[in-house]
Amino acid sequence: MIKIEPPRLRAATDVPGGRRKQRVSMADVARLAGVSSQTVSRVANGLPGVVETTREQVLAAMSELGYRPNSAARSLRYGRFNTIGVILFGLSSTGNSRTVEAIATHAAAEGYAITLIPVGVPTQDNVLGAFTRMGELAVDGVILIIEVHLLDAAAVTLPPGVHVVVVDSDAGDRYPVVDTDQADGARQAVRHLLGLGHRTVWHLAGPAESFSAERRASAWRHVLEEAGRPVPPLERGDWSADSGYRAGLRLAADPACTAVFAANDQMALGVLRALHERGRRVPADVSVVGFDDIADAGSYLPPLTTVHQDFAEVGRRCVDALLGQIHAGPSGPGTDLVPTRLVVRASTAPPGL
Amino acid sequence: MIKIEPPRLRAATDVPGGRRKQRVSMADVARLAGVSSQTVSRVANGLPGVVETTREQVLAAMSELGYRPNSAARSLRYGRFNTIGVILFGLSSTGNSRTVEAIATHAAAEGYAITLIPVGVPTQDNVLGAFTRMGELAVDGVILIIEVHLLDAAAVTLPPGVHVVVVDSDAGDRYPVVDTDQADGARQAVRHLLGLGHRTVWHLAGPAESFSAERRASAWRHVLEEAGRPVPPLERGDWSADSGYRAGLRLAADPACTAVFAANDQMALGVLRALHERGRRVPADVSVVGFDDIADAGSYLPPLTTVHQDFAEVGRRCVDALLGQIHAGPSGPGTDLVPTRLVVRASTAPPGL
DNA sequence: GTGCGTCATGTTTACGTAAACATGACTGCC
DNA sequence: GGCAGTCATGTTTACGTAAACATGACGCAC
Repeated sequence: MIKIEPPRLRAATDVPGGRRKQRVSMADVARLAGVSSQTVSRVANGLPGVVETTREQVLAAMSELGYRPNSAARSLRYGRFNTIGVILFGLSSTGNSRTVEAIATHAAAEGYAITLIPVGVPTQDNVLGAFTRMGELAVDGVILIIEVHLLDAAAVTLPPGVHVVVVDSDAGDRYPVVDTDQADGARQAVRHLLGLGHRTVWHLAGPAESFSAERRASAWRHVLEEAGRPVPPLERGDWSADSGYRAGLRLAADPACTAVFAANDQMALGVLRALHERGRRVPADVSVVGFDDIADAGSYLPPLTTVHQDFAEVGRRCVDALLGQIHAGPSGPGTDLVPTRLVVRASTAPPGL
Repeated sequence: MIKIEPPRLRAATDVPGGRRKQRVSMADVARLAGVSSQTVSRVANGLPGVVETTREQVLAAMSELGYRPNSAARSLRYGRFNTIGVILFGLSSTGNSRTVEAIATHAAAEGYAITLIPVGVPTQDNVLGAFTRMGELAVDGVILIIEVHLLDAAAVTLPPGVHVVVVDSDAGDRYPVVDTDQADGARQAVRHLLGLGHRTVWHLAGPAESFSAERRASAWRHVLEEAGRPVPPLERGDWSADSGYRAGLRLAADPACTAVFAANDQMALGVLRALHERGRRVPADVSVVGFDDIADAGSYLPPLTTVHQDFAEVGRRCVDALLGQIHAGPSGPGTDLVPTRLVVRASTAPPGL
């Protein structure tokens, strides 16, 4: 590592020949165009007060040197990064990845980039680590797609002054929350099955740590109680088709079970498989409803009746809410629910058909 | 917008009371701790040359003020952002989202954040726009999960000096490419079916614009030709289960068709449904193989024989390759293939079983 | 006891940008 | 023809950080 020449004296003129300069700055463009860097700045930002001929010279110099603005310097100057951080556990679930996609798309339309901060295994340490990292990250605000109670458990508070929107959580009393209307979706599913004439509905819930799983389960229970129907024992899965299959085998063994509401489509898929293997026909013997309406749900055997979630809308509202905070100042807590819609396909029918 | 006090004179002492200062800087911490900001910097970076008592004072001041380093200033200083950009079309495909997740996780482990740059509809304009945006973005390198020929069509070149790794493309002659070994996966699938005794194998390909679809299709054709088998007409879908269903209906109508290799699992799902509806049993009448081995594939009816892709490994290698470039300088083009593995489940069997 | 090295800490400067202010040329009006 | 006003352009400065260099106190060896 030899350093002979005094730094920065002939740097710009050096560029073409010797070791190339890392990056082209406004000063380089200014030098080539024979103007001041401030004029370059004006051209770069489309500000008025630059005569046409000068502007053209500057533009020519820019493209000759391949000038690109340095966003770090910009951010430093403006105190904003034009970036949104998204903290999440993983993209493996359809819901998460579709929400993130919507967030990214909508944020891009608003001139914001998004930075992904994955928390591998949802341990307290990892959540803590993600938050620490996030604190140092170049973001103007954060969208949390994460179970907030883990946040509580980790006794972490968000750094003060960080704008936050939470997805899929019960933190509506502390943060702005955007979520699918889990309860209403579940109600629609259960009422649909009861409306078909089923005496009651079994429920295959997601993991107890999941807020949305709990919300769906409690709505299910509530509808049954309200209708004066017996509440069958709760089955639990982990969102995976495999866990749905295992639960499905148990449900298939109970001849009284004629209607199943699975907390997501993948578990419903597993249930369909288990019922099929046990010789119970869907929907003739057992009706099955899912939740999410993932792209494949219409191709299951039989095509699945399920609750449609508008992930794109959730993502859009998250971004809007966060940008609102960033531009107009912090907003209070509250929950913004995106409606769901039951999509009836071929996996449900009156009992004993 | 009233501005009375001269900026920056009493700013630090003002903080607790009046309009709060945007952000705590090293200077603020230094003031409170009664040291220079350089000493704060040393403490923040764990550098030696700070006596224990001083260090403690600084740390105390940091936590009292809630100091967080400003990454924009850091980036400006170092000329690096510790961020990787990922340009992609969407997260809707399982492959993309799993690859991105792996990239994010692995990058985080290496101290890098990732910034998502979605290109909505893959038009030339949009690709161009994404590249422009990316050029201004605070990233040290870019991973392209995108069909590179679109890049060519848009006549875009990556800004010089931007480090790049491409996924799923034939650009191995120009860029470093990391990809699943598409061809070998397809070969395994077709040979498995031939090995079971099928006379030939039908193929349901992905869209012609997709490089991996083309690669799988050409491997399929090659294996058949090599084995001297007839090459049935190619069916095409768009990766969706629906398109698989439509193609499946056509295939079901041909009694000669006893073995289908679908270019992904979702289309295979559609094929299964079509065959089922047309009364053709799987695998007794028709064998079906997919590609990807998505989480649900084992729960299809019947559980799907498919080619397993190691998305996590692809993501990991992308990050490694990119960080290698960033730290050790540009590396030449070339293709790094991640092996695939056939997972045999219940959707394949000898013909006429 | 003089001198030099060591070490904690402070001061200066540069990173790239853009707001704020300064300058100087030209225009138009009386 | 002189003066104010307008407008293009240049100069200074600050954003927060950290490398490079500077300072000054102390200790130890001769």
